[in-house]
Amino acid sequence: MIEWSETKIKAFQQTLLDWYDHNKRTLPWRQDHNPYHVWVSEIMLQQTQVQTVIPYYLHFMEEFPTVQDLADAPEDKLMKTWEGLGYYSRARNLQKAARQVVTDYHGKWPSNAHDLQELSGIGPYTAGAIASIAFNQPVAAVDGNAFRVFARLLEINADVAKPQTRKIFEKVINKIISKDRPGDFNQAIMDLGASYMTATNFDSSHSPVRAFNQAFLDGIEDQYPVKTKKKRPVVHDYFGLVIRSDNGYLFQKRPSSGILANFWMFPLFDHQDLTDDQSLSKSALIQIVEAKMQSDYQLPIKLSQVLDKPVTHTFTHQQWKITLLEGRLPENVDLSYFPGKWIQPAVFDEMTFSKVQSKLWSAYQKRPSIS
DNA sequence: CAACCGTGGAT
DNA sequence: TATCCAAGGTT
Repeated sequence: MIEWSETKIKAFQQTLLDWYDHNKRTLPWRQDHNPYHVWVSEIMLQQTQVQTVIPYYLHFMEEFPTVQDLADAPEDKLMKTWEGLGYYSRARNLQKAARQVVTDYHGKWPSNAHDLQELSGIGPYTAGAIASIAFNQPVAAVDGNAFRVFARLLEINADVAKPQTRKIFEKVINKIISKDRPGDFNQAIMDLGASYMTATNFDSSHSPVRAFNQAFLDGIEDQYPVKTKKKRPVVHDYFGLVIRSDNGYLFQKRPSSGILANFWMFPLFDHQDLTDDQSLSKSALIQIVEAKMQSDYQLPIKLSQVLDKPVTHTFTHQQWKITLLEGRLPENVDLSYFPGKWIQPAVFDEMTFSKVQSKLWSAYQKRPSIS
């Protein structure tokens, strides 16, 4: 890692902020410095691209214009507003924090990074972002952009995938950040990271800070940031049950913790949970599911495969391959042993579905007709 | 600390 | 298709 003199730091600040003043992106959450606006946008932007967030942000502000509106919101309306954005605990933490602000802080936001981190869903990055943008506090906001930009500028060799590395970057950036315009400085770094200093296809030769980019000057920019690779997602094979009656389709509520917590979905059966025997044929596996529906839930069901190929969906750490099975039950069947309910397709639009459930429904509707 | 938590876009 | 990346936080 190289170090900058006080003179060089001043020159960098000037160059960066001059560029930002003339080239900053026009974004809905940049119209003012209202902490509620800054906060909601920062939560939505966690691990999510700007162009994805924009329509969600605009809709969210129509539904919940103030922190009080968010605190008072019914959960189903909140989740419906978040539908499709992913990482759904962000939405639940958002409302938790809104209630913290309204009750614990009587509507007056904490204005420094330390206190902001006490709110649900606000970690070191988001605390720094809100403190600097909304409250003009001179603190670093170390996100993926800051890692990438400063790793290249200063040839920082620490592995950005390791949690402890954040401290190194915070220390460096807190020295370089503009004390007069910390919010603009942090946002300028992000705009830089989203334009000339992207992860791939970067264009450093035209960057406004190319003269400060040591890795570029040394021709080794592709070596930064240093980051160890992630593990591959674990594959899960499931049967997805599309069970119909005159009361609608059978849905099951997912557990209150873990992936897609509390979402309603078609019932899923993990092949691994059915048997350890890898040699069983698919028809034998289907018979096991039928037997399980009978013994565990008192539901007499005959199932048959709907599509040749499974519906696949990849999360960050899991890949699901779901083979769809369909069946029918009489409307007066006793559902009291099954942890689920009938839902009519007419109300699907009012529910919050995960992407994978939407895929299952879509694939099922496109099934070959039985003529 | 390492593992977990969604989705869409780019390559 | 597989992999990585995108304004990270929680456990």
